[in-house]
Amino acid sequence: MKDVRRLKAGIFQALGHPTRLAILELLRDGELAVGTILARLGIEQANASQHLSTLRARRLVNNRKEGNQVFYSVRDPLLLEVLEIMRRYSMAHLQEDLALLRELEGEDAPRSRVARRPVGARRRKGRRTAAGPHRA
Amino acid sequence: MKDVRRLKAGIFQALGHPTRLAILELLRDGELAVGTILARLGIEQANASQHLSTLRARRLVNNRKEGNQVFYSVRDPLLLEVLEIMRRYSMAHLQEDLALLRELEGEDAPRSRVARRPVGARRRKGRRTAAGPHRA
DNA sequence: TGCGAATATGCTGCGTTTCGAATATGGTGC
DNA sequence: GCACCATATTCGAAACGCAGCATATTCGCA
Repeated sequence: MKDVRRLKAGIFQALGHPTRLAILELLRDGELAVGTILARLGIEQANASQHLSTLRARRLVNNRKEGNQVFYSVRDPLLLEVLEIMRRYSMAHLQEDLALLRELEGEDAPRSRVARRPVGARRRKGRRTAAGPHRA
Repeated sequence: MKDVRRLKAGIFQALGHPTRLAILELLRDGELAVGTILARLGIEQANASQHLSTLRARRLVNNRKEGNQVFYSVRDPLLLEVLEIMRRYSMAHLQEDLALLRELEGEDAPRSRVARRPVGARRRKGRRTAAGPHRA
């Protein structure tokens, strides 16, 4: 019961990265060699390999080795269906949700994954200075 | 284009936690007050509130305040459909995937989230001290 | 056998997630 | 106003995720 939920969570988590979604979208129409994926996404080789590894670990994709290269493919079309529903979902909410993106990320920060706050400057709200604990 | 993918990834990420999945499953049949969710899941109040906050941030749920309490509900039935397909997916692969769970988690790691390394002992950084031995 | 191409893996440095505990906030009833 | 529920937010520490870099491994080929 609980394990099943963890399983699903693991799958969703694997789907929870733009690059991995991009990879799966590429694979929607059939298998592709890693090299092709690299070229189409324009990302670092090691990086892609790592994401592929994640997808493999959750068994979302199959991989077949042919000579020098490795071909990946989506393991179960049901997964594509999940993506399809999600596509519809995000379509339905595009407007508000794009605004949401800015809100979540642009709040006060740049878009990349760099420091969105002065690094080291935690925003302390100096409380607990004198008041005693009242719940213990 | 790219942003849309990040949006979807964000949603999937929000779905990528057992507790949050459990919450959404509870909400499948209608809205519930936080207190009810707490009781049914048997988790810490703060913890639940945090997860609810995540779901709210991604706009996966609606919340309505009534007097003292707050009622949450799933925002779009399409999301439930996603969950439904995923349920079918995991059903289809239950056997192998449960084995996978052990493989991923039981590998060598403790299940709890307590110190798996001596606290303070950062993984050594002096890399390749001498003649990096190759994996053997 | 040695070389180069295609992929995978290990490591490190961030930033982020998660949890429990403490605390804050809003609403109700007295 | 004050005590008191129900819920949210903040903090601190451990674990995790991700990117880039360096290195391994495997295969094909001269």
